[in-house]
Amino acid sequence: MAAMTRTGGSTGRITRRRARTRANLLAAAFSVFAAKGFGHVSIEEICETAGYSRGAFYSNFSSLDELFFALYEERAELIARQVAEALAQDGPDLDVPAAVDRVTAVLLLDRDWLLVKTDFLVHAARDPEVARALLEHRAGLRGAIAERLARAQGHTPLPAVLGDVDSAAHAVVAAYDGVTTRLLLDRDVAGARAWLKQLLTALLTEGSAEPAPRGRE
Amino acid sequence: MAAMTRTGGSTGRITRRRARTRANLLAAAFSVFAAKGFGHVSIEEICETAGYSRGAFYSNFSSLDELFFALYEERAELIARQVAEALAQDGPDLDVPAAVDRVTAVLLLDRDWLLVKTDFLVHAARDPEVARALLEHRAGLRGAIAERLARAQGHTPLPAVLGDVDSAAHAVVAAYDGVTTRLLLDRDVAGARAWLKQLLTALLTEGSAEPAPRGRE
DNA sequence: CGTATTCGATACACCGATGTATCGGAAGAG
DNA sequence: CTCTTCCGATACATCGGTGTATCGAATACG
Repeated sequence: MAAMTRTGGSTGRITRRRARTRANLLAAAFSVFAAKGFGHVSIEEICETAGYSRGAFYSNFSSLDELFFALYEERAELIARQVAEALAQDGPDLDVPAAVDRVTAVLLLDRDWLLVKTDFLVHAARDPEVARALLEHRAGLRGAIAERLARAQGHTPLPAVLGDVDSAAHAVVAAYDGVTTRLLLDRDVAGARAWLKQLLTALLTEGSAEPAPRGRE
Repeated sequence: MAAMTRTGGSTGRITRRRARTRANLLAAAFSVFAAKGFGHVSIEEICETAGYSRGAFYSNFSSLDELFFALYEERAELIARQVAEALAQDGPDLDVPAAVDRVTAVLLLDRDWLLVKTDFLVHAARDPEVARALLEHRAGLRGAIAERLARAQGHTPLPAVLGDVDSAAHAVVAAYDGVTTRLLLDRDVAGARAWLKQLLTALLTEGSAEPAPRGRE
């Protein structure tokens, strides 16, 4: 039974083309998932897109779920790094509008990722195991945000309406999620970025008087 | 070809047991979709759950998509009615906290609905036709909220941070979406309600100083 | 109460996808 | 260069779901 599934292979020659095919499979999976949605995708389809045979797939993954999970982790970590970078960019004192700009640009870079991410959410919502992993990722992101907010507390005080930094970070994530939903429907990336930016600055700065952009949903 | 699919039947005896079986199929579909997610559900499974044979299904619907759409519309309209009711409940002057309470209770009544709704979102995100329908529903909800807010403008002025009532309504929906995401993951309905309530009152009342509840995500 | 008509159960043919077993050829080690 | 080891392509058996055609039974109607 374990003749072929060396999926979690511990020893053995570390290989080289293996890494390439694995990466190719993941890349193909990303585009296919984005296009059709997890749950409407067959293993065969992914292999076909990647230019491999099903043998390759089963040699690298043991199930579609496993591949999906691996795919999510890969991309989520990438995003997390980028966000961290965007947050670290200016000095110890936080320039809220600029930071919001940068983070917003990263988070709403590409609709395909939001599609896959939402598929993953729906998946996690029904599997506590997966949900835990996703919650951890989110906690990480939130932590980075909270830390950044805390570090800037002296300079740019948070509005009182939200309570402590932690709650503020929660609110930021909620805003992100909310805007994601809207973007998935109206496909207006630029508008979504503007709107998220507006929401975040409204949340994070006291009495910002900028008018909200008109929604076109 | 059209021998059996009288799905959109225009004439003919309007039937009676037909209505029952249709309703039963929809109810069964709801629970199955909630449990497994659209995309991991077969027609056969729904029929089995409902206690019918596939013949019954094809007599009432022409595809799984069609059933899913019908199901969504049914429930979404139900929720819309309940929200409208919750908004109309107090007099011409809006008691924000009370209204928020009532609306929150309706919107986060039941996790299963959120699951199905999110599945539908994911579905709509890939099908412009479906997306249009969903956007219309959302616009309806938002309209009701905006109207209610406008009607209370004199009494309870909105905080300036958000701009006009329309943007405020957008923000309310975004908050709802954000909290939905979180609830799907942590399964804490009570906590989600409290958090949404907090978020909404923070958004809608000037300088509300209530401390935010601690998140447990 | 018959009876015309509609509903839904059963049976059938048909993919499409799955997972495994086998094997030829690539790639790294010496 | 050789040879061992690993990777991935091919072939196979199988299964579950789909959609249609047919027919008995339930139901509305006169």
